[in-house]
Amino acid sequence: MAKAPILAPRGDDFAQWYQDVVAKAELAENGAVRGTMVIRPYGYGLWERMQAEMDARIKACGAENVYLPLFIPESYLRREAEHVEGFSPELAVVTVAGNKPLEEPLVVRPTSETLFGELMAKWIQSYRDLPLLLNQWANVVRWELRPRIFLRTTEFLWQEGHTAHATQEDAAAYARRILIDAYRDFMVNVLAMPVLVGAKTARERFAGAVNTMTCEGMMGDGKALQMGTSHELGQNFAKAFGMEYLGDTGTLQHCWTTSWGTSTRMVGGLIMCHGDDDGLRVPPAVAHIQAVVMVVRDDDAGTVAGEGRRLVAELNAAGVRTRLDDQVATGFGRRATDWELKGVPVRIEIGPRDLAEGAVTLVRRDERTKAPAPIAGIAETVSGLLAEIQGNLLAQATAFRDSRLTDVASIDEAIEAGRTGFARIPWELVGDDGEDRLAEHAITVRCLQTPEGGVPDGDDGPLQAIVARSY
RNA sequence: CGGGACGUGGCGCAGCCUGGUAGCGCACCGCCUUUGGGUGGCGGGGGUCCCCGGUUCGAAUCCGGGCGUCCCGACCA
Repeated sequence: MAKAPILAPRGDDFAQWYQDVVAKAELAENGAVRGTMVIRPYGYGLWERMQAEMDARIKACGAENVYLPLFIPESYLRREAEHVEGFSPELAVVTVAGNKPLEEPLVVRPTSETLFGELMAKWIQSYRDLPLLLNQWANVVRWELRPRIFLRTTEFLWQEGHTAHATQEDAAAYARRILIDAYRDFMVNVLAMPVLVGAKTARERFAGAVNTMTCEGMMGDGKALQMGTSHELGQNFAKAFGMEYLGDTGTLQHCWTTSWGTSTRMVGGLIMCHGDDDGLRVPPAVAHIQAVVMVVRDDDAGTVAGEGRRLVAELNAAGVRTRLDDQVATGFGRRATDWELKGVPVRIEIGPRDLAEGAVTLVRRDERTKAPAPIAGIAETVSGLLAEIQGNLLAQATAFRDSRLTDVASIDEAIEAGRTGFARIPWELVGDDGEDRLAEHAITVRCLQTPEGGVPDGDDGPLQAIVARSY
């Protein structure tokens, strides 16, 4: 009965467990080049669902999609001093092409602020062209010293938004809107991850930004994962790239810009937030397979498999993303285990016994509970169950986060609390020196919040720092 | 880029110390059996032992140098 565990126990070796899940759930594997990854169909399906949900929210915020080139002239990067300084250690640069040395090296984009800057400067003439709200889905390359699949890879997939505005206020409001209405809404309601939002400290800021805001998730080992960032870039890039517009008073002014991104890192976050000893647990809203109809055993007439196919069709027609598993040649236990590893939210088991009762057996992945349900009205039953699972995963993740979020009143206490989770400490007790002390224990300030847990906007009075170890 | 561990069929490992031409489990293929929680049996296919060089009659094994993976730090979505 007690088989050897398929995965390293999550509590014993979280890092090994994570890698086991990625491999056994067939999400991804390493590419031939260090730091690159091959995303397999099941993993890519998760990303596609994330893309669809994020894209809809980005568009709801008014941005349109574009595609810009992979290669950036090296000289573009150099135009913004902090930006080039921040990114130069991570750049991959093409110096030879067509068998000849290039006159000007080409940078493989690590992010596209500079290209957007150059183009927006060309496209913007007057205040009537503003705001200019753009987004692109692309791959980027940052030469990583310590790759971790999904979490930190040399090449990754992401969306990067870039906007230009007439005023500082407008830019600030938009960067905040993306963070809250697109990112946080997506992470909480789709990924079922109760992320904390806030502003980065000066040392954690994006290279070239005047303000970086972030969504921070808590992983199953209590460490933080930065899930998405939104930056106010002030006029830094506008000045570097000559992004100017003629105002309604006839005077030429520099634009105010923002940029914001989320990446395939979120797939890693999903695994580490919801996974358990049996594998992944995918929230129904991101699951590209929400339910699997599993034929336990067929009869000679093929009645059970036939009913299984009918159920799949009925569920798909009702909007439940459903797949059939009629591989009865493979043992029941094996197939059940595999679907659990992949984290499919609901398993609908059907065998001769069920069929005789006019019922199926519903198994919830989140709670591992089984219950019979009548075949009549199955789509409605499953839809309701999916909604319940979605809510339960968020509730569990929230309860876990709260249990590991400790209010403290000193750096020493913060260091102690940071061993197992997040610490919340008044920012005036930390400061730049405090950040140094925390760093000695591999703890960083993940974000600064208002006392109510909101994103600071400049005059909120005393702030709280959320500090933790992080990925 | 520093410190540590490890590279042997697809995956997980043994063999290495004490050189003699590669083995186990899982997976895969065939047949039978089984099917409500990783079925069981019989038969079968598959390996440049990470790479390069050295020592030797002979290297998975000993020596040197690379490369890669994982863990811990510094840097980052």
